[in-house]
Amino acid sequence: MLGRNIAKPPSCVVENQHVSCFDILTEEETDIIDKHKIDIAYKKGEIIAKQGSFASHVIFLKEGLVKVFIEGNPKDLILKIIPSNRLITLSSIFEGNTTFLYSASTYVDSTASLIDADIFKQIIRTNAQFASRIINILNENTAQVYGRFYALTRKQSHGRVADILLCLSQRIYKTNQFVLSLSRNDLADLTGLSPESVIRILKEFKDEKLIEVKGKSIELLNFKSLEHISNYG
Amino acid sequence: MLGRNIAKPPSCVVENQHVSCFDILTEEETDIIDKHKIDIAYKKGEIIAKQGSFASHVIFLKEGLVKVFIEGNPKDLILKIIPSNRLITLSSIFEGNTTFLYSASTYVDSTASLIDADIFKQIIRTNAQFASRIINILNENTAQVYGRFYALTRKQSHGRVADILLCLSQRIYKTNQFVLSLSRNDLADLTGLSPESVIRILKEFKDEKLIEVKGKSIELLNFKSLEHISNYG
DNA sequence: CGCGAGCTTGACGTTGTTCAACTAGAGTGG
DNA sequence: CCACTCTAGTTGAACAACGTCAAGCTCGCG
Repeated sequence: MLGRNIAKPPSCVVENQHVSCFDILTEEETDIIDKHKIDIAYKKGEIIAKQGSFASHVIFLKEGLVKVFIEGNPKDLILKIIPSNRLITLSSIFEGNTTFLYSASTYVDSTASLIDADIFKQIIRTNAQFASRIINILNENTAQVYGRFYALTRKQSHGRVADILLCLSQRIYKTNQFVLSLSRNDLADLTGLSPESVIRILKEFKDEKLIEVKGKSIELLNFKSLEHISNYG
Repeated sequence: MLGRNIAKPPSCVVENQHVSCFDILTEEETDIIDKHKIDIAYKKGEIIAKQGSFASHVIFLKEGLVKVFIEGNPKDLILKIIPSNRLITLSSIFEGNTTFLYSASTYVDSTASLIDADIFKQIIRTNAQFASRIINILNENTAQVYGRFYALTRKQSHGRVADILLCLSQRIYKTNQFVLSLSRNDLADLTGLSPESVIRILKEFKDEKLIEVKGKSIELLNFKSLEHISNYG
């Protein structure tokens, strides 16, 4: 702590989106979007957007839980987790780009609306209020990914695991005690660690009475310590 | 290479921006911006935007070379390098956010225009074409940072050093042989490694005749091999 | 009761950091 | 012109953090 006192970027995998965008469309624009969208139901584990394929749609997740990730050799990188009522693939929609920058797949059964990308772009080009909202959403998203970027490159394993536990508790399940719908492998992907390392760290936290673990059930016992580990671990 | 054949995200620290935005403003809007901007000259190493401080301006880098980085304990994380004629701090400008998400400082003497953020936002809210351009710029930026995110979390040290060498050569100096204006320490920051590791890897590359190093002068001798290392190292 | 996927544990190896020492070159003052 | 110093660069050895591998465990489910 040698004189440095910087506000840490938030390092959660789920952003806390404040801005909506569709509610300011005109009736006409809403109609156009409705005419050019399809609702699809996805099963758990299905791919809803494939990195490298034609970025033909903006995807609005109506219900479910989705991970957005970069596919690579040999391991993927999870950029973020998306809960209900959020837009996905927004940032693949720009001039000169034709393909999805990343993949998205479902953690649980989900439903999504696929909105034609050209129609979406058209509305952006004519409705400045809408475009402004989109910019806000993009920037909130950017802020969140930057925080995660920092966490995965600069924090050590304990800090990252603490991050995820706090994030799951606060942003997804919204309670101290929850039954995890993710596997240990998913946790490993989220923290950028091996499954074994995640398990070992969970065990350490358990031994230190910071959390209680029983299979898929996790309870956070000591927020203060976890936050400290998240900040300085 | 077990059946996986995914297009790798580009992993350069400098984006290849295709879109400009100011040229589509009306005369009136251009006047307003001109009235609410200040040009400032910065010396090498100076901070032009400070993480956590009030995000009062959008910064346009007229001339120079700037790094954009997240400050943290104990080490910073360089998000990107910005050459001339680019906007900085765009993504700090959104509703509900009042402070810069990151810092920016100059590698060399630079000049920049500080544009009032409220005026900038105002124009976004009224000129959809302009807003659309901004969205494009933001998304190009996002694509670039994602590539870097992948590189720093998933590639090993040799791959990352090869990345930086290729990037410097292709995007900044635009020649095989150049005199580096960055220190070994800067290279370490860019690759997320310790200075010692960077030096060791440069030496290995030199021993393998992939590059020639003489102090600050670097020459790339074998692009193919470097690209291979970048992709699979 | 038995099977299998996910989970857990321990031993071991690799990668990259840390620390300390040493070197080279640039600026400074006698 | 020569110490002196200061910083960046370089090297080697010890160390820590994580990953890998292999084996064993657990629990739901047929």
